[in-house]
Amino acid sequence: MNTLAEENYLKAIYHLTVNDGNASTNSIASSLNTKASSVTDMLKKLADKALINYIPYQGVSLTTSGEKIALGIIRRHRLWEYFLVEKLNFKCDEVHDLAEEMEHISSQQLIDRLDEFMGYPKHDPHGDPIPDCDGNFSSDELKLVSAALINQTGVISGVRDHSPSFLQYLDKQELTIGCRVTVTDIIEYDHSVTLLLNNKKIHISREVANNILIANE
Amino acid sequence: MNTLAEENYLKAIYHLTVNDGNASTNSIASSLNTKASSVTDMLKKLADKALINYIPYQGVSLTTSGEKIALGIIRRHRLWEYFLVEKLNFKCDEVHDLAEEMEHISSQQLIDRLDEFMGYPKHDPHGDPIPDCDGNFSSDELKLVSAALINQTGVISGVRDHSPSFLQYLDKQELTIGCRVTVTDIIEYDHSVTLLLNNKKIHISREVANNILIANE
DNA sequence: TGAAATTTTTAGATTAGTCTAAATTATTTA
DNA sequence: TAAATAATTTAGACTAATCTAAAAATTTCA
Repeated sequence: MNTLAEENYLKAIYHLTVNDGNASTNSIASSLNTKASSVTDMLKKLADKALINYIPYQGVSLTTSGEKIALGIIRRHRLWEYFLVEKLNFKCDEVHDLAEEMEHISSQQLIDRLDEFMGYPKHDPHGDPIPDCDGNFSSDELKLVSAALINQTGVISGVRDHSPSFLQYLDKQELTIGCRVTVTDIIEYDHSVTLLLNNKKIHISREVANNILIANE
Repeated sequence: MNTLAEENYLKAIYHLTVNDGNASTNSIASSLNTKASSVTDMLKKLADKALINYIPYQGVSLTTSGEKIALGIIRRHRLWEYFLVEKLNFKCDEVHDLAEEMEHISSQQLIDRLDEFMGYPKHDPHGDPIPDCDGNFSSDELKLVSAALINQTGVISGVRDHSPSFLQYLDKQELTIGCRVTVTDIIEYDHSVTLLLNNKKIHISREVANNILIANE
């Protein structure tokens, strides 16, 4: 097994590579709030374990096995986020740090059962995709409600605005993660949207529609 | 906050004190699979933090604040065990090591919400009591089904036998944790017991009745 | 293209937690 | 009650992960 520090480095390298196209010593240091010299030390260790490709002064990339581990950590992080929001009623802007701790519990069986318990969600509450146990992402992208057409149906899967006021509003409207909604009308004048939710009609503004992510069923 | 190692020492000291009446350097070492000299080092550190009362060569006891921390860890451990068995369908003999990892996630909010999510269980799947958020144990003791009288009702709260064969048997009979059962008959000849469970009658042997723990409602 | 600026690595130190081996204190028992 | 035995502590060393300061490599661009 890998230490907590090693896991955090692998995850940071993964995210930097995906988001910025490459991971440098300095960028890793700043994303982990540490010093470049510490990063160099750790890179050597990860290279020794064949988890990264590392040539001094030339930057790093994950090997296949390093990426596999990173995807496992991301899977755990996002499943716990989903659990915290969906089952324990946390707001989605409250769960990141907690999931950061929980992601390091490494039992495969635990994670697979948690996944099953929650019905195999495909996206975390922020709308980010949850890799399956082989590290593959679902191919279905999330879509903003504001981009849906009339009569389209989807499952609320995430939000783009994580402000307390927005989340409280959604709560009050019972627009919670996992709900199935159908777009019944789009008002041309102000681009506001009417939704069918549990056989009730709900009217939301363009701004709200622009911050709710839905998945195709 | 305390480190993982510190938490494990506090928990070990708590258990040794409760079970054996006192915690010695050697007993702590053997319960944590470490060496006596390591224990001495840690005892000094815990004493500096005022978590234990420690006089060299004289043994240790927890201070009030040390005990509070230990009870918090035990609360987390037992709540996670309950979660794993009750929600994720683990067998109760599979959950100890996993809970040992999970107990170190220290968010108070997480634990309180988990407690609420599960309906404030009073005992873990082994029948051990779960301290509340102030560190107090419920006063109601668990009782063996074999010790119940006719017409008594209780909630299945734990088992004494953790063998796979026993747990599989219980599963098949749908005698799972959280179920409400009523003793409808006790056969004098072989001390076997008839239970009412979800409006169905179930007949179990004396041996089985002697390994199921129930709580008064 | 070559000096200046930036990035990265090395050297050497620190802390937490652990270890072995030796020394010290407590306990047992002859 | 004084060895002998057992328990505990100290001394000194190791590893993982980090740090600061200095050195080396790479990039930038005048």
